Amino acid sequence: MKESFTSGAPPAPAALAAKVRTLAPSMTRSMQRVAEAVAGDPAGCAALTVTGLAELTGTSEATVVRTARLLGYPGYRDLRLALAGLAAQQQSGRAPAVTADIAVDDPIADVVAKLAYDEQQTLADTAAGLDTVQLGAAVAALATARRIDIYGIGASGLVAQDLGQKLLRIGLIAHAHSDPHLAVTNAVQLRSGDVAIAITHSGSTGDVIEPLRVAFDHGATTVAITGRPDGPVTQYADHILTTSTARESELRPAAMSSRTSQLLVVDCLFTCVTQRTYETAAPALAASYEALAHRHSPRTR
Amino acid sequence: MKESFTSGAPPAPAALAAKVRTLAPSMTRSMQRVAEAVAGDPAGCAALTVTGLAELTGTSEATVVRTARLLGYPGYRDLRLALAGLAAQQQSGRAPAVTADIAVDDPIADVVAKLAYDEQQTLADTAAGLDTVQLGAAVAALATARRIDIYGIGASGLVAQDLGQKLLRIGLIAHAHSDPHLAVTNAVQLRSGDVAIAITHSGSTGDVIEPLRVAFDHGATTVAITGRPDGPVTQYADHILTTSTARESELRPAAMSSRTSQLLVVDCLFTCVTQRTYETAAPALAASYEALAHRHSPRTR
DNA sequence: CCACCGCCGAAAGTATCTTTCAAAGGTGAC
DNA sequence: GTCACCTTTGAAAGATACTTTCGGCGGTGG
Repeated sequence: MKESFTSGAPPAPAALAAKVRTLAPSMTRSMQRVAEAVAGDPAGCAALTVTGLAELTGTSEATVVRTARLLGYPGYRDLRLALAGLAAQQQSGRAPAVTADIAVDDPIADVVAKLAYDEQQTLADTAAGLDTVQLGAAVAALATARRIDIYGIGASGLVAQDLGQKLLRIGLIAHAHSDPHLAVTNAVQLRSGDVAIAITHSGSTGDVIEPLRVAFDHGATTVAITGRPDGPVTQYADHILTTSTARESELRPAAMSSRTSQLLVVDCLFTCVTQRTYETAAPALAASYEALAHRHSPRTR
Repeated sequence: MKESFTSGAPPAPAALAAKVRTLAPSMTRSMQRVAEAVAGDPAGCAALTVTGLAELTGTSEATVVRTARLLGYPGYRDLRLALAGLAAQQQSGRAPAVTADIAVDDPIADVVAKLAYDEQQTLADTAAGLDTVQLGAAVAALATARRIDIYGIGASGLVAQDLGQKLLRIGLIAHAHSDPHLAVTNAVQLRSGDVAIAITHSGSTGDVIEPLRVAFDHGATTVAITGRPDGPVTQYADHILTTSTARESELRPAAMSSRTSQLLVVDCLFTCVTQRTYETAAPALAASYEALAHRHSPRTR
């Protein structure tokens, strides 16, 4: 049973290297050269035309085609396609290399891959660690809140702003504060039925804890979004939403991954609140979208 | 005429679906049909010849080739090769996760899972579609810039602030502007050796384009971070960094995924610049870290 | 040394891809 | 409304890449 390699068998997907080894003994010298080149550098060969591969191996087009046939493909065109697939596969298989820390001399492409990978990891961790009960409670409070205050400083301040912008768009009365004094000034206005949200990665940023404490003392419902569920900020929080903490390094400060994590939590809050208040949120969203349409140049293309 | 948005970048390997989404708005109807078919069934299309794909989509060979060109390939042949690679990848990848859209009645846990998945997808698409040549050029300009201006409005404004904060931390003179008037006022101060960065998802936000144009006219190096590499903003951009565009829906506005995408680009810029200027950046980072330590309560528990 | 056999590549032949060009379709101005 | 202009589109010509044919070359056994 040494024939029928090429008979009923469909073209090989990724078992190409193995097939080359199996069939090598039954090949002629020139064909072996071609097969060797193909098995050795699938990606490179996929970029070559028949003529190119013939020249590279010092053979002729006819030989290349014959080799492709022997390997089970209708012609070189199909071998080339399979080669491209193989190349892509072992390309993606090389992915775990990016788990290493970012080094000073990493090439740009590596930095991009590593950062993307790390942030993806952060998202997965955050989603896995998020307490849906706490989230649900916070959402319920927000959906019916008379007024919402959000406190955040530094990098977390931007996250606070983001949440504030989003909530405004669905018709809620929300305001983000980055100025500690103004934050406290506003916090004293809060009372039962209002919601205060503090965002701090460390959980111990005094300038953010203080307004939350004031809001808490005045009877508002308080929420903390923090990476330290045991930090000082949680003393004054009715509901705690935990963000994940990724390993940090010199080229990847903690602020980077904490921001990613915080934003996911914020998006969850926003989306769930939108669900809850869909009747009023949907038209509000549509209206804000409409209002911005005029700010763009007419000719988008 | 005005092709090659992606500059010297080689054809995309797996960023095809993202690229289709990014470029779809700038495509004509027939081309969209082709792009849709390609994105919808890579494996199936890889098996077709130009003529076959043209018939399948009810268009002509010429249109198919044009679409391939627009997607960044020299011709259909190469698109087909990439398609085969993509098919092989997702064959081995097997990622049929929670791809469904977010519904109004989804339970909280589902919302969290879907949001996290979508954002992860956005990150992957962005990383795959990012032109490292353009990124490198932008980084080089930033690393030696005398002064850096960043323009962004609305949701993109927060991203601009984030980048500004980061660059300040490594000792660069950077400032983010959200006020269009102030932005223009600052832009006229720029000259050769300075860098201006505009961040706009739509690529057509007049309030952001205007300061960039002014900076461009004054000889500054200009960078655009946008989801529309063919938008008006790119007229005045020396370097274009493309963010990915995810499918959007009522419960998942475009602003959400564009922000995720933009932030990844910003992180890449920051990290690469830090690498480049490590000698001065490292001590600056350490100093800013040190300065903030006092702002946290001593007892983190 | 000669005859035979199978491998090999040049060149002709064919399929596939690319370019050109003119007509159809749409858009804005008047 | 309709005219002029620009964009989009597909048919067909042209170029390229792939396949087949066929004769020569080298090895092997008599």
